[in-house]
Amino acid sequence: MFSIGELSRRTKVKVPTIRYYEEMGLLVEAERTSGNQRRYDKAGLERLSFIRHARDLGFSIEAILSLIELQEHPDRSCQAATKIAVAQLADVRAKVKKLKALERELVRMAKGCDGHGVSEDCYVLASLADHEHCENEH
Amino acid sequence: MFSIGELSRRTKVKVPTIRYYEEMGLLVEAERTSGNQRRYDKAGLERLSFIRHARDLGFSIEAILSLIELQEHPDRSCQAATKIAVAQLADVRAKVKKLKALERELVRMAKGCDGHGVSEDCYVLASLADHEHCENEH
DNA sequence: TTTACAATCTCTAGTGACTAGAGGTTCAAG
DNA sequence: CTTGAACCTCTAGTCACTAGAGATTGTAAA
Ligand SMILES: [Zn+2]
Ligand SMILES: [Zn+2]
Ligand SMILES: [Zn+2]
Ligand SMILES: [Zn+2]
Repeated sequence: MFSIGELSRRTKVKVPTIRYYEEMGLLVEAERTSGNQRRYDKAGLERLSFIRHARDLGFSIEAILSLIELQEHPDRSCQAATKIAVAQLADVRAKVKKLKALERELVRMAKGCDGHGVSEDCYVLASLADHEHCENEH
Repeated sequence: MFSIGELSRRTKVKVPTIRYYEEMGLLVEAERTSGNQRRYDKAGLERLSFIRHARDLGFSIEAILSLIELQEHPDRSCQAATKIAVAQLADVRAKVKKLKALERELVRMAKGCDGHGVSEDCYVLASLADHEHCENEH
C-alpha cells in the first residue's frame, strides 16, 4: 500500500490529476487511512498506468471510460475497443492532415519575410490579411 | 453599415465569437445604433477576416493581438511578426511529429485486433495496458 | 400603425483536461 | 513529541469558444 505521492512518482501522473481521474470515475475510489489519506496497491497502479498510456495516445476520458469498462468484463466482445481505437486513429490522421496544410502555408509565410522590413510591407501580415495568398485550403 | 449577423455571414465567424473577440480586445468596440446594436463597416470586416485567417492557421489570441498591434503601426519593424510566425511553425511541426508517433502505434493496435475476439485477449487493450508493446516513444 | 417575430442585447455557466492556490489535517522521521 | 513534508477538500483559473435565459430592438407585412 502506498500514498498518492508515491503513485504519482511511479506513473508520472501529477497528484491533482490522479484525484481528478478519481472524480471522473476513471479510478475507483481509493482506500483511505484512518486519517482519510488515499492508499493504493498494485491494481491501482496498473489501472492508472493504463489511463496514462491511453491519454498519451490521445484517447479522451470518455473513450477511456469505455475501454476500462470493457477491460473489467474479460468475456465480452472487444469490438467496441477496436472501434474506439480506429476512431482515434482517424482523428489523429485528420489532425495531421490539417496541420500539414497549415505547415505549408506557414513555411511560405516565414520564407517570404526576413523580419528586416517594415510592418506595412510585411509578407507575413499581408498573407494573414488575405487568404488568397495561400496555396492550399486549410 | 451592417449588423453582427451580416458580419457573421460574410466571415463565417459565429455571432457569439465575434462578441467574444471584441471582449478580448481583438476587435475595437463596434459602433452602436440608438438601440445599442452593433454596426460594422468594411474596416471591421477586414479586421475580422484577418483574425479568422490567423485563427485558422492556429495562432493564439495572444499572438493575434500582437500581430494586430503591429499591423496598426505600418512604420514599425516587422521582426516580431516573423518571430511569431516562425514560433507558430515550430509549434505545428512539433504537433505533427507527436501525432505521427501516435499514428504509428494506433495503426499497430488497430491491425492487431479484428474486433471478433474477447476483451481478455484483445490486442488493443493489452497494448494500452503496457507501453512495452509500443515500437516508439510518444 | 400595429403586430409579429427574427435578430440582437447582456449575463451566466458549461466544455475538456487539467492546474494552481488557500487553508486546514495527517503522517513519519528524528 | 516535535517538526515539516505530504496530504486533504474546495474553489477558481486556463483556452477559445458555445449554449442558454430573459429582455430589448429592428423590420416588414397586415
Ligand atoms: Zn515581415
Ligand atoms: Zn489561408
Ligand atoms: Zn480486440
Ligand atoms: Zn506506448
